[in-house]
Amino acid sequence: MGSVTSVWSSPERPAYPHQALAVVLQVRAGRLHGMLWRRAKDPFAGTWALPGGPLLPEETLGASVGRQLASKVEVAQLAHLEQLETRSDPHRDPRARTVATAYLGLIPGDLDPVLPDDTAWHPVNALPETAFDHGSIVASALERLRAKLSYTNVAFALAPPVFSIAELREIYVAALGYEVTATNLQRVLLRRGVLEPTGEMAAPGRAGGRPAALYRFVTTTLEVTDPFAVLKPPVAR
Amino acid sequence: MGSVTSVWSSPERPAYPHQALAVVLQVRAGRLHGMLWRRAKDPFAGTWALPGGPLLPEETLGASVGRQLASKVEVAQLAHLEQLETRSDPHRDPRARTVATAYLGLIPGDLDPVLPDDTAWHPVNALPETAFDHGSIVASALERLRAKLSYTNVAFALAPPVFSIAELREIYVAALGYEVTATNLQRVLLRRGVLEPTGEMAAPGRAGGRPAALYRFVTTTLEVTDPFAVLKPPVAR
DNA sequence: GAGGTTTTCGCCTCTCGGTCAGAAACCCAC
DNA sequence: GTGGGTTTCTGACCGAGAGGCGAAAACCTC
Repeated sequence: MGSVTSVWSSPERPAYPHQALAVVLQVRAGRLHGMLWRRAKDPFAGTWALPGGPLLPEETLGASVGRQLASKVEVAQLAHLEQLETRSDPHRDPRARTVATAYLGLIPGDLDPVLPDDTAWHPVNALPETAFDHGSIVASALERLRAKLSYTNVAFALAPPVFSIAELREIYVAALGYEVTATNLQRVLLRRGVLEPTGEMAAPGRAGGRPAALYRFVTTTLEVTDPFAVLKPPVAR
Repeated sequence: MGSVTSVWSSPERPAYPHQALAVVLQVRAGRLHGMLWRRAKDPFAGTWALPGGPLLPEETLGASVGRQLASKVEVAQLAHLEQLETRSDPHRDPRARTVATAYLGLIPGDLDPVLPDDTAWHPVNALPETAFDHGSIVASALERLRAKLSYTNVAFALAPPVFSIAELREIYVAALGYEVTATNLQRVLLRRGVLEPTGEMAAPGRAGGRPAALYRFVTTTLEVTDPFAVLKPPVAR
């Protein structure tokens, strides 16, 4: 077993088709949805799969995901894209071995991309039957998103450019799956410097009520906002 | 660009050699070290590279890493192994395209695996010249380790089975790269239920001093101990 | 037994998230 | 325009938890 490496000298090294998959998430009508397309052919005909496809010879995985998604959504609508994990079970595709690298993509709530006929949004807490290992990949994506909502500013990729605290709260609740109070959300995100007031006000709803102040995210690129609760580096004073 | 998928029907789908790499870390003499081997041949002859090798046809990536490492360390010494990320730059290897999936492996500080002649430990803050993109992969590994030290019990994989708080503090300091007080470390890890006293005492050093109480990690599998600082789910009371 | 060393323990402070109640600002109906 | 309903905003209080410090405990050597 020691020098197994030398058995496979460069020319005859085994190779595998590699695909890039994307878990694209969006908050729609107060619920977190994932984008899936319905497989017409076997295997798994009739079940729902993640968008994705083969890695091309001159492409990085990141570029590949972008290209795959181009047929589903306008790529510019993806406010955030990050690599999740790589699945390598030799039998994850019953036809032949493939290796798949999954990405997490987020779309702001104010957009509504036109999807192809076979593609649709599904609430993540009520997914239809999924193909291959795609169900567990979605689960990984959710875990990642939920964790990052707490210690980064990822929410910028789910929120419209400008919003009230109440609207932002809805997004957090939908994505996290549990209640969050507007008071806390506002204070925490403001103190961390994640949010800033635009100075403008939203028009009050038809039922009245005090008009909400509008906010925006200070940055629209991923930033870690809390260097992890415990065992922080000593604060210089 | 829309149906590019169909261009590559199953048989002629492009394929790439895939390799599994490992960033193996250990605290040695109060400093965090990474395991590297010195390349004898071009490209990058004379520079240092991460252990790794080709993914075989019937193997998962996780199994592959284990197999590659078998020639370096005894696999059972790896107390923790997790997937990091997948690198896909078409030109990361100047000879031919390869895709590489990196893993993070941790070895407890009380072990001293016998390494092959071309392989050695290097302090992570003073790495020699590295091959390919391996330098930046090590950087990713460090980032991941440091983050997880704060909100999980990963330290079990760097610590000996039994240790005093002072010893554990050394490990944290080495891995994190900044000072941590023993008082805090003890209190935090005890409250979180990560550590438990063994009831035994360490023999005092040659200079005397109060004998230290010995502790162990409650579990030796990865567990998240702090469900992220902010925006926690409401605590049921 | 005195002095030096190392660990442990208790106390204090400060920050921060969670909660709540009341004030503010708006609508609509009468 | 006045009152009731609705929504948002603000401030105050509370408790948990982390950081820091100093004293006490337990051991050594001389």
